[in-house]
Amino acid sequence: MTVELAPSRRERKKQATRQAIHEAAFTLAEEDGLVGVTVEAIAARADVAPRTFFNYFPSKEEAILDWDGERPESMRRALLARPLAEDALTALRRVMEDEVAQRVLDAERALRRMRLIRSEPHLRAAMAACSEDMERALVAGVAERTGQDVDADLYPALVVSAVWGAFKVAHLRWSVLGGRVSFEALLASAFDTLANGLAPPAIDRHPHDRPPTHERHRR
Amino acid sequence: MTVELAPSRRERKKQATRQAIHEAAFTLAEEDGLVGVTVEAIAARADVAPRTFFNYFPSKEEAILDWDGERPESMRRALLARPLAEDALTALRRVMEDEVAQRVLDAERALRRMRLIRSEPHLRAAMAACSEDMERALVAGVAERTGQDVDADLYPALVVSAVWGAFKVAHLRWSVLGGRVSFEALLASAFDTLANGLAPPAIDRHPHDRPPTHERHRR
DNA sequence: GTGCGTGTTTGCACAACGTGCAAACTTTTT
DNA sequence: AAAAAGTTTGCACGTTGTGCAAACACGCAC
Repeated sequence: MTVELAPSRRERKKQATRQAIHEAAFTLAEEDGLVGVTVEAIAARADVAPRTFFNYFPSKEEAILDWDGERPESMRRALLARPLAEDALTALRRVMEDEVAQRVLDAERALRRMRLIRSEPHLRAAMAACSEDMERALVAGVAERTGQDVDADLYPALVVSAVWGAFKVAHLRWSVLGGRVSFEALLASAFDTLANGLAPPAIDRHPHDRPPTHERHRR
Repeated sequence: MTVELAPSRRERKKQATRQAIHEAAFTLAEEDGLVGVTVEAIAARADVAPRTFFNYFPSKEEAILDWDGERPESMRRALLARPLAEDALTALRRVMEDEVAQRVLDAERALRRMRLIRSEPHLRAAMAACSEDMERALVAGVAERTGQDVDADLYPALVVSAVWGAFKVAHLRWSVLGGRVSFEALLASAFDTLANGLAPPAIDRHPHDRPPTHERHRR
């Protein structure tokens, strides 16, 4: 639990500026697409000098995404905070469930964001890079939990890859369907399939109509 | 089986130029890093005008990676060429094994390439974007095999995410260890773990010393 | 409040990226 | 041999991203 001591006026102004630039970049990109919007236009709408833009973000893409570089680290900590009795897959599942809860809170925003990212290859690339940072941090966390070596042992990287991939798949599906399905249910279904050894689903066009089963065998 | 009819002189020259530019970009990036090398320098070494560079590649990154945009599509076809009796996981496994065989053929090159990519965030991002294209094509292939809907059903995306992720993990491990482990063995181990429902490995620092077991249960 | 140290914003200059366009050149076709 | 089609190149231009130094705003001590 970190203490939230009152930020100074300076800090508040900086955060406001950052937010203003991000907001300007995001909405302009929604309107005109990535190529249609210039740093100059973003700076103008955020009411700062063009040069100031680069004090906050190294590129348009970063400004639009506004990715928090601390997130991977805090995810790692969240993972380590789970009881050690839980195996890696379960612990990761819990952490991902919390993550889903976060995104659903501001679903409207998250959906707009995803729609924009999906439509812009450069944003997809930038996002993928962030995603990899996330994965690396989670791998470190799992390795720490299981006492394995990040480089020598395959398991931590593998389980994180599968889990984070499942999260991304569920997230994508949720956003493609415009939030009209339960993100939680999608994630649960994905995790069940993973734990199942990725056994092919029964011939059933609507697997979410029935509660997920845990008993199937693979092959 | 596509017919390989003799390429014209024009086509041969174009391929030679493309190769020269790629080679120049790659080696220069190895020597000086992504930021240290300019399009001008690449063009000079490839003995073409700077403007010509952009006739072949839209950016430095693309020139260095020289990613074949047809690959996802050919992978999809390879997947569809597998017997329909195989379930998705098995079919994907076979296709990935063929892919591994390809890379091992020119291991030296593949390892240099990966080392460079790993060391340059911008290349990682570009690579990740290519990777996503690959995934999309494979998802389409799986959906086609299982007769599912790419948007409605989670399974195709999920199994591809897990498998492609496993491939990437194995590939990364292989390259980090400088090819001193068997890529095939890494991949096999990864697939076994996936089919196993990602059960935690036994307390064993060298799981590749014994043949992979198929009988463990999860939890 | 006055003034000082520190951190932020801004303008300016500059190198590099990436693209449209048209002229020069090369290969292919007739 | 000449026309058609495709490729290379130079040029101009807008944009990105960074280093630098001056102007400016804030926080603090007195």
